[in-house]
Amino acid sequence: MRRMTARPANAHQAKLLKLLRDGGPNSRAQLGDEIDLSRSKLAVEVDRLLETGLVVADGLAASRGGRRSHNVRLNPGLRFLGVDIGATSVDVAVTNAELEILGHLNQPMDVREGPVAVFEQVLSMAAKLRASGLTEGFDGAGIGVPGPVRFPEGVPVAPPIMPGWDGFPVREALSQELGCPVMVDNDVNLMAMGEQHAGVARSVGDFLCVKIGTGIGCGIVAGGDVHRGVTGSAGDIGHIQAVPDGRPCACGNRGCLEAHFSGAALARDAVEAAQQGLSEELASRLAANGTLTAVDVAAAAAAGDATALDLIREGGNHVGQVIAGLVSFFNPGLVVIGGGVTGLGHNLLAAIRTQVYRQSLPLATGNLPIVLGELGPTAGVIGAARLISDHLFSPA
Amino acid sequence: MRRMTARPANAHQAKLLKLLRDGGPNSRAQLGDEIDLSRSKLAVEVDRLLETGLVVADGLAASRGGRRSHNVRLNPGLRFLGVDIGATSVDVAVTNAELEILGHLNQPMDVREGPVAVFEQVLSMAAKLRASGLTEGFDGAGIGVPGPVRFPEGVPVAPPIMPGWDGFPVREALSQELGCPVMVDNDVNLMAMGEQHAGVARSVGDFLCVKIGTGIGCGIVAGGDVHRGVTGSAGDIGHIQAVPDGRPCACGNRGCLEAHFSGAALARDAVEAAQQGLSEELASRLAANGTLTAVDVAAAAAAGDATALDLIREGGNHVGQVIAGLVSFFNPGLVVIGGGVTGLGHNLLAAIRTQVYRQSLPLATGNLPIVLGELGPTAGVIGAARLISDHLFSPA
DNA sequence: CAACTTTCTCCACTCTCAGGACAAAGGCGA
DNA sequence: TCGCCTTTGTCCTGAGAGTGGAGAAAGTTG
Repeated sequence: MRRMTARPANAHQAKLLKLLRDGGPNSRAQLGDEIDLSRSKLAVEVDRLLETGLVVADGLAASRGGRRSHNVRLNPGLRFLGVDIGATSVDVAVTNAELEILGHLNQPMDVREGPVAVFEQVLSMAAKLRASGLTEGFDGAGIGVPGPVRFPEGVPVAPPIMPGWDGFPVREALSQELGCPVMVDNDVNLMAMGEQHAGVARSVGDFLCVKIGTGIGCGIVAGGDVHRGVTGSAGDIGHIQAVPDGRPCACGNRGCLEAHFSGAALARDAVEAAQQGLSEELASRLAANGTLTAVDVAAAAAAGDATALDLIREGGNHVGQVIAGLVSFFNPGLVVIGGGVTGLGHNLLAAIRTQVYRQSLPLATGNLPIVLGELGPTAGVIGAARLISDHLFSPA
Repeated sequence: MRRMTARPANAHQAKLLKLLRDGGPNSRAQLGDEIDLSRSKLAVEVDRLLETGLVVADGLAASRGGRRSHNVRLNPGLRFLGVDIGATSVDVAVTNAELEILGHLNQPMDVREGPVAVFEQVLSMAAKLRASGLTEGFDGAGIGVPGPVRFPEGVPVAPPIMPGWDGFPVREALSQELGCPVMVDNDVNLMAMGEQHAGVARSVGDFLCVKIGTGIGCGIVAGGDVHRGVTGSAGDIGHIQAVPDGRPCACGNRGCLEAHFSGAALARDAVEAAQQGLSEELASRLAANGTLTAVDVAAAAAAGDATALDLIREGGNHVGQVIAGLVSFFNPGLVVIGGGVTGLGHNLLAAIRTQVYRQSLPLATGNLPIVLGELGPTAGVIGAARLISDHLFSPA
């Protein structure tokens, strides 16, 4: 199939495309109810979208008491590629224009191997998805990387955990390889966009999305849009001081949040606890696997291990304290917790909630849900697809 | 003079009004250079603005090598009232449409006396300004209050330091009394808008404006717009924990930033130091006045008093640590320090800078100016005038 | 005073868009 | 099955929005 190259010609068309993408109505009549246009003008714009091929006719809608409406839908052949590069693994997924996942692959990987090696892997995963018959090509791709990005150019800048990527032209390189438009963003921002599109943050305009994995980051959505900051490093909360004169951190300071709680810190603390004989449960798991991860701690806690629970609680307190400050500052309508440690579940959530509800202003917390992300590992790739579709569904 | 009731009829007119307000060009030709319109269309819109009376002809511009252009300007009779209600004093100013201050009054006052008493004072100050011949009435008024505001309705909600104001219909009441449109906002947001309009933050789209007075607050500007949060309490950083298990705070928690550094906390610490005999300078001032304020500490520091310097430094460290976290989180392009304690000047600034530059990410601080506000006590009233003019210079 | 530049006005033309008239298509009760 | 209703889609007219060119008006410069 030849790839789509058309873009909406004006704001009306862009809005129609986004309505269709976001699961709104798909009959011409109901589209008219949601857009501020006369029926005649709407018909003209829909016809033009049909001409471009971005939208196709889709039979007749059920009657609402009179003549049946003609349905339209986004071209079912459109395919977006969503890539979520984490510190230790990579997710690649294919979606249709409604951003539904048609195929999804996950592979372990070390981002420090550098952009060339990682790109090779991403491209081979994309090729595998293509080979499975989902599509012959992509109309656009979104990609998230675990570090700050100069957004307009799609280039990582000074990323602490992926030094080899500094200045690498991710957008340009991937666009060249795939032959389609590409947008690049921080992985945390994409997770936020994913939860906003299809997860717990649907229809929330101001929220924070805290991703706790190997590191800790925070996606900031203000007024419906992602806030990236002037150098693309907004949301980098891993190195906020959580404990004065606390543990030394890789960044050179002491007491950083990330040094006290993150996937890596939790694993380290669990190993220490096991070695000190504080927990038989953890010790036996350590003996069995030679190492421990957040998953082991979660399992131990679920089995009732007090030490594991303490580790989770203590970590949750630290995260919660930092989040409490951010809540006072930003006054969000929702806080989403996601990332690798969501397996810690409600023990973690309870600790975070306790801190936030105790420390932040009542006015800011009065009606503030603090919840786990709904999409798990698919949030990133859905957010990536959303990123590129937002781009392509805007006037050129 | 009859007050203006006209509003711009469309976005073009709104943009023209804002260009004229913000000190842009005022010749028709140069307006054309800054707006995306053909000359013919521009002429039509300018003529319509002339008809409404919002804009008046203003002679001829100097030649740029050919025919001289016709100047226009905002109606010189337009008058905005800017009101900045602080915890312990109130500022009232009259501006023209370009937001230049024509008259300014400041009076001590206790906001806890409640809205009725404060309103009476504000109205009498406004009357005094009117009586001085500056204007016979107002085309609009902006008012800032030291607490969270439900912005669309212009109503304070759950304000900690002004309990009697909760739910008081500030906007409606003032509008009734003055007979003109009124907008209400948090005083810190107005300070940010003031510095954005006429101060150090000109042409900066993302910045933080930290106001340290009786309390501590932070104006957040993201993408050129003030971020107010879902309940209007965004920027309320006074109760972020700065010192674990630190001093008890009025809010019930311990170690809040405000409990460790603010105008009130600094005065309290200075009195303590004087009583403990740590500083002759402070002790003699205490003996002379019976009390101490931030001004005394600033003077003592300027005179070389080590204890006063220590107090400033320690306070600056606390504020700086919190700001460091906010900088990592928000990644602003500028941090402005303002409020009553700006008298502490560069000693305070140095402490804050040290903390921020040491603790925040290099990428976020690399090109980050941290500066004192430029407008001092006029920032609030200018911001208030800006608020109402933004409102009135938008299509109805 | 001629040649050039800049600014302003006027006009013709295109495009957007709303809203009404009307046709097409379906539901529903008698 | 036949009217009568509702809903949907199409066509047409007319009001504005907006562009761009022609040319007049007003200045500068040599």
